[in-house]
Formats: sequence, C-alpha cells, structure tokens
Amino acid sequence: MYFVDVILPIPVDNAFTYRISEAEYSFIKPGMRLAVPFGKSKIYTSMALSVHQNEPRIYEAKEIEQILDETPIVHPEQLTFWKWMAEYYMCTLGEVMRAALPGAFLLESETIIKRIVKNSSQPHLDVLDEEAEMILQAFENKPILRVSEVMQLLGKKRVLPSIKTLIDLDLVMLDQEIYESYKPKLISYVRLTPDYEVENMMHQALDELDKAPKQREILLTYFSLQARSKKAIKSKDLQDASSATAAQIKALVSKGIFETYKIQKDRIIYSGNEDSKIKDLNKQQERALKEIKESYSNHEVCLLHGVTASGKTEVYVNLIKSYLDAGKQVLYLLPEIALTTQLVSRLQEYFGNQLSVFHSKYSVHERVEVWNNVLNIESKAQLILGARSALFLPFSNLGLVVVDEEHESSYKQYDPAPRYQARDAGIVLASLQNAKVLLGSATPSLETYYNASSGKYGLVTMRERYGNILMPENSIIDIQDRQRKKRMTGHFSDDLQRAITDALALGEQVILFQNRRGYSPILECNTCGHAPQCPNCDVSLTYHKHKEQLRCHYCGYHIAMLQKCMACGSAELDTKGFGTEQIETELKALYPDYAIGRMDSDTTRGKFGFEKIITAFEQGEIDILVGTQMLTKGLDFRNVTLVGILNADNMLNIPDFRAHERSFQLIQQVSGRAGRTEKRGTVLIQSYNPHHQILQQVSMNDYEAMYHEQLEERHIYKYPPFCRLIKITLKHKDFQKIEEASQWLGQALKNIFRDEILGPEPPPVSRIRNEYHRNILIKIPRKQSLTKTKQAILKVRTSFLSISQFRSVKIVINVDNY
DNA sequence: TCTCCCGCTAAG
DNA sequence: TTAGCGGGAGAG
Repeated sequence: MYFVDVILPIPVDNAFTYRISEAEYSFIKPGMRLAVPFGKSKIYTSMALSVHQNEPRIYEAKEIEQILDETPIVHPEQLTFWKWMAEYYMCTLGEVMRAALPGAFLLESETIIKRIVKNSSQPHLDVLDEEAEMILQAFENKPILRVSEVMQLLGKKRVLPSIKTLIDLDLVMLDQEIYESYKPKLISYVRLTPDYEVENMMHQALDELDKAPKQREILLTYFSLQARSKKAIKSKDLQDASSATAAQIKALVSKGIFETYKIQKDRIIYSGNEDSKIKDLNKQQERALKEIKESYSNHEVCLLHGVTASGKTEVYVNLIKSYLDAGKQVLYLLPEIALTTQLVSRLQEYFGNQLSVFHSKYSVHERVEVWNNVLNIESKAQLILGARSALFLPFSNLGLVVVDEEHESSYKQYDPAPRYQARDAGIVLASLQNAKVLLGSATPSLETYYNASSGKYGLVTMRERYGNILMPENSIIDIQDRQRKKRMTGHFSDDLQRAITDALALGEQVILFQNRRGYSPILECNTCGHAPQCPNCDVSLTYHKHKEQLRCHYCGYHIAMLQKCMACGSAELDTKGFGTEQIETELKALYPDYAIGRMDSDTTRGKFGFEKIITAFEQGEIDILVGTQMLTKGLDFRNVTLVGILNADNMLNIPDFRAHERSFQLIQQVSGRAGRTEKRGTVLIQSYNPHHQILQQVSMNDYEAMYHEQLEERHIYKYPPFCRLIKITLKHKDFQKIEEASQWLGQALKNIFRDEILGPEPPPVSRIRNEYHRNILIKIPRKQSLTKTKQAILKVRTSFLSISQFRSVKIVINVDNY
C-alpha cells in the first residue's frame, strides 16, 4: 500500500493523504502537481509533499486522479520556503501554495451535465417538474451544460436537486471537466528543406512548379519574406502574405520543398542592441560597490542608503553583473512594477536577454514561461525583475536578491493570506539559498536602518547626488499665516503661485503633490451638516467630479450626485476636503495657458494609463503634473525644477505609529523629483504646522535626525523595531456578537500576555461591507520567543473557535502588520 | 406543509 | 474552499 501526502490550495491546516500505485510511488517526487478528488465532486490541483507507506488509521484514502507533471515544478528549496512562510505569517500551506503558483498551474474542474439519448424510452415528461423540463429543453441547443449555466437558467443557486431527478430518470449524466488553462503555445514555422537551401536548387524548384502557379507564387513570397528579415517565417504569415490556403502550403511540404517545424513560443524576446555598455561608475559609486562587496564577507544583508539621484541603480547593475557572470541567479524586487517602466528598459539595455520580467499583469502564458525558464536555470531568466510575487519563482541557484526602494509599504501583502512582507521574506529566501541581499533606499525604513546601524546588516551610504547636483532647496510655507493675510488663492499660497509662474516662464516643469489618502472630498450640507454615508460601511461617501457620483472607497457603492441634502432638503451642498481633481480645476483657472496633467488612481486605470501620462510629461506635453503618491516612484524627469506639496499635514495626522516616518519618506521622495540636472531644484511645502519636527527634518534633508527622534518614540511607546507586532482582526456582521467575541478574545490574550495587548478597539473604519471590525494588537518584546508566542495565539484561537456562538466570527491574523 | 435560505461541518 | 445537511423562517 502506497500513499502520497499533498497540499491543497485551500485554507485548511493539514496535509491530505491519497492512495497511489506502486508505479506512481516510484514516479512521484515532491514538487509535482497531482489532480486529486476532494469532497463530493470536485477535483483540485494539489502539490505532492512526500510519498510513504503509512496507511492512515481513521479514514480510507482516496486514489489520486492524475499526475500532472513529468518532473517537479518546484524545487525542495521552494517547499522549505513555503513552510517557513506558512509558519511565520501564521497561515496554511495551501494559502502559500495558492499565492506561489501562477494561476495557470492550478487547474480547475467543473461539473458538466450530459444528455443521455436512448432510443427506446421516451422521457416521461409528465413526471418532470417545470425546472427539470427547462433543463431538458436547454439541451436542444447545447450538447453539454455546466452547473453555472443551469443556475443562470433557473435563476437560483440550488439546482442540484432538479439535476438529480434527471439523473435518477437516466436522462442526463454528470461528468468532470478538467481544464489546464496553460498550454504551451506551439507555433508552426516553415523553411526550405536542406536539399533546396542551395542557390541553384531554388531555380530547379521554381521550374518544377511551373505547372502549379499558386505553389510557385507561395515559394516566391517565401523568398521575399526571407529577404525582408532574417527571422523564422511562420506558416500563418506565409499563408496570409501569399493569400494561399493551408493545403497549398502542405502540398509544398509533401513535395519535399518546404518543411514545417514548431517552436514553443516564448514571451517577447528583447530585441534591442544587446549589452549596452554599463556606465562607468563615479568615485562614490565605486566606493559603494566596493564597500557592499566587503560587507558580504561578514553580513548576509547590506543596506545601500543613497540620497535620491545618487545613482544607486548603476551600483546595483554592477553588483548584479558580477553575480550573473559567476553563473548565479539574481532576483531584483520592485515595489510595483507597473510604475517602473523606466527602470525596466534601463536594465534591459544592460542585460538584454538575461533579463526576464515577472509580473501579475503579464498573461498566464508568459508567467508560466518565466517560471519554467527559472526552474531550468535558463540563461534568459538569470535575472528576474518582479514585484513581490516573484519571490516564489523556483530559484535553485540564487546568488543575490536586490530589494529596491526597500521602505515601500507595498512590499507587504495585506489581503489575502499569506500576509507576507516581501523584503523580509526575500531575506529569508536568500539565507535558505546562501545568497546575499542588497536593500536600497534613499529613505530606509526605520527597522532596516536600525538593523544596519546596530551591525546586523552592512551599511553603505551615498551622500552626493550623481554629477554633484545639489539637493533641492526646501522651504516650508505657513498656510495659516497666508490665510490670515488673505494671500491664498484656493489651495495655493502666493509663494507657491509665484514659484510656479517663474518656473513656467523659464520653460520648466512643475510637479504638485497632494496626498489624497485618508482625506477625500466629502459632501456636506451647509445647513444641517449632514454628510451622506455608505449604507454598507462606516464611512462618508466621497465626491467624484468626473462621474458626478458619490462613491464608497471600501465597497464600491455609488449613487448619483445629490441635488438636495438627504436629511434636510437644503440645496446648499459643499465639498469638504480636497483631492487632486480639485487642485487640477483650480490650476486650470490659475494657469489657463498651460497644459495640466493629473496622475492618480482615477487617471491611470487603463493598462497603459500610467505610461501615457508619464510619456506626455517626459516629452513636455504637460507643464504641470498634479498627482498622489504615485509620483514618488523613482521616476526620473529631467526638466522638473519645482515640486510643490500642497498640504503636508494630512499625512502627518494619520493615526498610525509610522505616520511620521511615512511622511518623511514621502516628502523626501517627491522632492527628489526636483532638479535632477545642473539647476538646483526647489521644493515648497505648504503646511498649517510649519514647525512640525518632521517638516523641519525634511527641509534640512536630515534623515539621521528623523531616525533618532522616531527611534526614541518607538522605544518609549514600544513599537518596532523594539518589539514585533501581530494584529488580529475580527469580523462579523452582528454588532453584539463582535463586541462579545472581541472582548472574550482580548481578555484571553491579556491573561497570557498581560499589558502587551492593545484593544480590542474598532478601527477608524469600523464597518466594511456590512461587517463590523475589531482589532487587537499584540506587542511582542524582542526577548520573548516568537514561536512560543505564536503557539499561544493559535491555542487561544482554537479555544475561541470551540465556543459555538463565536464560531462564525472571522479571524484574520496579520504578522508584522506594518 | 413545502420551499428557501442560512450556517455549520468535514473533506483524505 | 465548497458540497451537503439540518434547522428555522416565510409562503401557500
């Protein structure tokens, strides 16, 4: 008796055991996918963990359906990494598997219904109910039906009883349909057979075809296509170009003139001038590179702290090159790849065909190809550029992990599980494969800088901008003062207006930053003060001008813009708060002769929306660009000399222990967009609170001061890096129940961890999609065992879930939730 | 009394 | 995650 333990891509903790034959026992290796039956009628893709001969005691193992791979699609290294992630981030292996494998690897099965046609028996239509009859009638047009189609047909969810009656009457049968959504795309190409490749044979061939003018024409078309480019010629192209039929080409193949062959179509292969010379490093970069390499003799991780525009990328490139030359794989992580087309093309110039980009916006097809190339250590996927999910690629020979813009919060996945921090997980991945890590940022996160200054990581600093360009000049404008003196026009102080006018007059470009997060335009009645709320969530609806709608950002609920107040009927409605849209409108009035662009999640929605705006700005079609934090993403604009921050206060006031750190990073990154050429850039920061220590530190470009002050606060209030955090969120649609449940859980945790528990308390938005939320925060001091803490939490969760009235409460555990 | 809907449970 | 079951609520 032989068995295999598998992971299923579902949030269930344990592995599942299936029965296999002896032959399968010797064939199946960990990391292969198996299709297995699960539940009454479903087939799932599972991942083999191990084979063994221990028969399960308490149940009878089912047999597997099918082995899906010839060879494993992940190495044992990946399985180790998955296990680490499931344990560390407190989720199931199945959830990690779901996140790790490209969708195309997870096949789906669907129950299909087939009509049985028997000559003898006429269906007794009279015994059928109306619904069963409707199903039968649907077979008039279609040979098979899917369960989902039947649901649509009958307009309800519960359709299986009706289907069952039909099965019992032997009128239909059920079957499973398994899709494998990925099939390697094989493209057929044509070429001359070797016999005809020779010059004089060509004439002979043409002579031979004297009596077949169409075939002769095809051959001539082939030559002309060949003359045009050296590339292989697709059968399809030849067919189209000579307006021939597939049969006519086939005739040429049977005559032995052509032969067809197939190439597995690969993702777009980079076709530029390869191996652009890597730029020579300046002194500072040389020194940084040398120091990084030195730090690797006694550190696994090194932080490269280089001010904006100091030329960090060239340092990465040189370091990467040394690992590629040594035959190692390199992973280059980026916060959001869509926002970094500039960087992608730069790296492509340097590394050409060694570079592959892995990104969720790519088709399933392309992702599987990159996956396979990494799996087989192909040279064309030696350097992988990708967002956080690229961590899961089947590396086996990793030499270096680069985490660019290390401080970016989008490295953390919030939903769904696994809620992992890609930077931290990258460090673990690297250590599992004996690889080195380079973290890069102009504004490192506090934890990283702490680790670097305490000697856990290496630390290399670049203080000068490339080409000795000066850091921009920062000044803070007190808008409260300007308001008092009536020197504000809308949201613009006279200083900012003057600076914009001057820059525009010189033909320079301007970037204006408005952080709209947590501060959206809200509609309010001037008479009674009522603001329309979302019926499903605990938030006010926000006003979207371009659609004339009121929308909820949490659940997507929207209504048409109101003409009258819902509460008192007054027509005097006003919008409070301001977003990029409003700034844009004001700008148009102030600078009617200039082109104004806006970049936020509304205007960059389409596939190339982002690129379109960037390109327009780069080419000078836009004079003033207004945007949200998207603007901070390492973009390099030559002609920008002025950056304006319209209101620095709203980000400082977000209730989060990282608000100050984040604000510093954000402002510093946006101001880094100013003055990247010889002319010194200017940054104007408008604030009601100009003496705020963060603004002072930003204006002095003093990261160290910010670091020390923030670190002190973290120490006092016990936040990372001095302790770890685990956040538990409870969700339920019954208010009473969530109160009781969260109190119970909070108390149970307090009994173990004492005053290291914060909460339970409702989050700022305490109801989303009709579910109430409660948060409990657990602070774990550095010297407390993390493993034991997690075990204790899991134990409390188990006893919580054993209370029947709480069982319906959803619990989300988020480790390192910041 | 029948039907629908909801929540719970177990899945190998 | 999801099918299937049992129980409770509303319709006839």
